[in-house]
Amino acid sequence: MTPTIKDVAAHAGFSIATVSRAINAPHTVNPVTLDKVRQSIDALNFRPSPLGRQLRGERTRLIGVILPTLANPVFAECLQGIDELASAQGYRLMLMTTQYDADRERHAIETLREHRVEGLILTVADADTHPLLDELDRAGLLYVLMHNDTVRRPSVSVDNRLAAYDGVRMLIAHGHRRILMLAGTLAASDRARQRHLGYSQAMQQAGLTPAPALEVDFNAEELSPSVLAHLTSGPNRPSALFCSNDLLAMVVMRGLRRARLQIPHDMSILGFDGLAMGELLSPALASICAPNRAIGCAAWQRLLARVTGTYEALSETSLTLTLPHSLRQGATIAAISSRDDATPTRTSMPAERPFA
Amino acid sequence: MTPTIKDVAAHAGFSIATVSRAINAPHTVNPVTLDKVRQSIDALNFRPSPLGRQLRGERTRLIGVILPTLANPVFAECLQGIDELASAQGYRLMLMTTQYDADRERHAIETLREHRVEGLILTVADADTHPLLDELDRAGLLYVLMHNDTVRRPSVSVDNRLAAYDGVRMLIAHGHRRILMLAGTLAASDRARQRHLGYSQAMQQAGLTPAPALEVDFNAEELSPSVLAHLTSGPNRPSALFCSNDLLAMVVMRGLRRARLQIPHDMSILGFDGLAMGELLSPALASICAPNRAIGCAAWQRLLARVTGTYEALSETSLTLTLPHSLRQGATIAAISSRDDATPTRTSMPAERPFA
DNA sequence: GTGAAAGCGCTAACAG
DNA sequence: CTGTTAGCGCTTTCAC
Repeated sequence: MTPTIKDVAAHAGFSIATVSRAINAPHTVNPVTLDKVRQSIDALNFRPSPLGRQLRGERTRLIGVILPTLANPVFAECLQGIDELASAQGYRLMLMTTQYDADRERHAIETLREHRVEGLILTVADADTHPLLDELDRAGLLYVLMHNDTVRRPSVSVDNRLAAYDGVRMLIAHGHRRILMLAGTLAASDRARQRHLGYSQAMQQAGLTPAPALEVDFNAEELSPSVLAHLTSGPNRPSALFCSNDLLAMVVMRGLRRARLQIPHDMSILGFDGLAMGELLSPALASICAPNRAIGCAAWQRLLARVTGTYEALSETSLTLTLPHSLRQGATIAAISSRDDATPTRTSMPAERPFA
Repeated sequence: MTPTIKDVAAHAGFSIATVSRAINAPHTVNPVTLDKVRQSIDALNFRPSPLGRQLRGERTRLIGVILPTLANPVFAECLQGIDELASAQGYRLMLMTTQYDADRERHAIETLREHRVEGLILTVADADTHPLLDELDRAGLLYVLMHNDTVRRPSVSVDNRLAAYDGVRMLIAHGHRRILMLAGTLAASDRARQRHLGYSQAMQQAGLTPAPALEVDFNAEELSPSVLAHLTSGPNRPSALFCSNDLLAMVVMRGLRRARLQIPHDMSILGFDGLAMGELLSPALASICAPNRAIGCAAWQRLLARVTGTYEALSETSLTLTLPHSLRQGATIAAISSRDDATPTRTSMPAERPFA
């Protein structure tokens, strides 16, 4: 069906070796021959199969990418970054998603190893304690983590602790004192922990008492009554929420709105991720931004450096690369009056805050 | 480095043939031998390389996926659908994105063919006139299109014309008469054409005059002054916008808001795609929903049927599969008073419409 | 029940 | 400059 190098050789009247050379080292073959071979290649529409090459022990130029999900644009954005560089540099990506499921993670890694990927770019729930990563280390398969917050393994991410710290300090600067952190049900991730740590530090430094992260079911249509109660009732109800990611923030915003709370008047919201989408919301979502695409790009570059051995040049740099985060202002955060006892109201709409 | 079948054979004290059989046809080998071989496999952590298998003319179990971009969740959702089924059925995906660029499309197809993918799932700008697809037909490489609206080629999509028709009729039923369709700058896609056709038909049927689609630059930070003028000034300014996709709708909403228009009071908005994200907006985006994940799943199933030859059983069914669309109500659409000359106002905020 | 050997598409010595 | 040949990891006859 698909023509092989043999077909080309026959068609051109030369040996397969000459055809191979014509492809891989054109300067070593007689121009006339070269021309004939090329014509045959065109005529048959021949494309050398990477299989043969790979089998010869050549590099597969295949990189595996393992992501929790594509439903969260954070990962889609990373993937875009990777894909951009990879395809420009002649590598192919093999993609698998895991939904944070350990079995699927294992399966993905095995599958990709079978395919002899030269390296792996991945995001896992918890990098420090992940047994599969130890296995990779043992097996000598190169990998770079994205977003995982660990110093023990090669990774690219923002400083989650510091980023959360900065964000929560900003909330405090806006006069908020009762600030609660919300996390998804998969709160056990390394970055969620770091974010909570940053939150706690910012609170403590301001003389405030941090609370444990409140877990919220991401996928539920509505906020659960118990969560809603936490957020809306009692004298200690929070005036601001720090959500461990933007998708969560959006779900929470919807829930609060359905409960007739107004944002930011009744509740300020700060997200984490900096999804482009958030800017399109109304009010626009304030968020701690990670440069997702850049994280993908950087992960790619680091992996490639290691794969091609250029890594030595980098080897003095640390295992982990920390990219700068930024705070995105947004109308979901309001300054709070010093009079701290304001209760939820729905009598008047706040003026919509214009964009800076 | 990675152990081969030879290593296993040596370790187990049998020939590679026996090892191969132990893996692929366990019942044909002596139980005792089988056991030894398996122990060696475990000991060496051997995984058969798909390369060897593929080279032997076996199926590669590799499917290529070509998508315009992952920045639009529509495609990420499709990909999720594909990935789900594919990985469950032991296939791998090789992903390439094109940004709708013809060169990149060509490159992607070539690359994937080189890798001997068994089939292709893809979305292109315009399927009817796409020369590369003709090439695929000639080459006998199986493929299924997603979202492309054509009867000439294997595809899975909604009925874009009918969907747009339904949506615009809904706007008309809400009392709108000056309805404009907005399209991205890549308006030349087959589905954009079908959507405009549906829009036109709905308009005409109601005795209204359809206008050409207004092109809007998706990526610009702000709506261009000329576009804004179209939307906001003059006695014939539209009261409702039908946006050819949700992302565009969101960008337009932001632009209108910055121009101090209130949605839906000053302008109703209807999107297309049914992005989950849209429901989290405020007001929630009304949209014509395509079952993106299901489209991905269906495309996978059709491709697999063709690849495995099961296709014959399906061959009586048509080339194209049309999945049902649905209308998602949302607060971005307001009923319009019969008094049709209302001008934009910013004196009072509309009461926020509660969720249904 | 097991082994020897051929061959898949290709590259890389090594000859000529 | 070109051809011959071996071998990459594996499956699959065909003998034994």
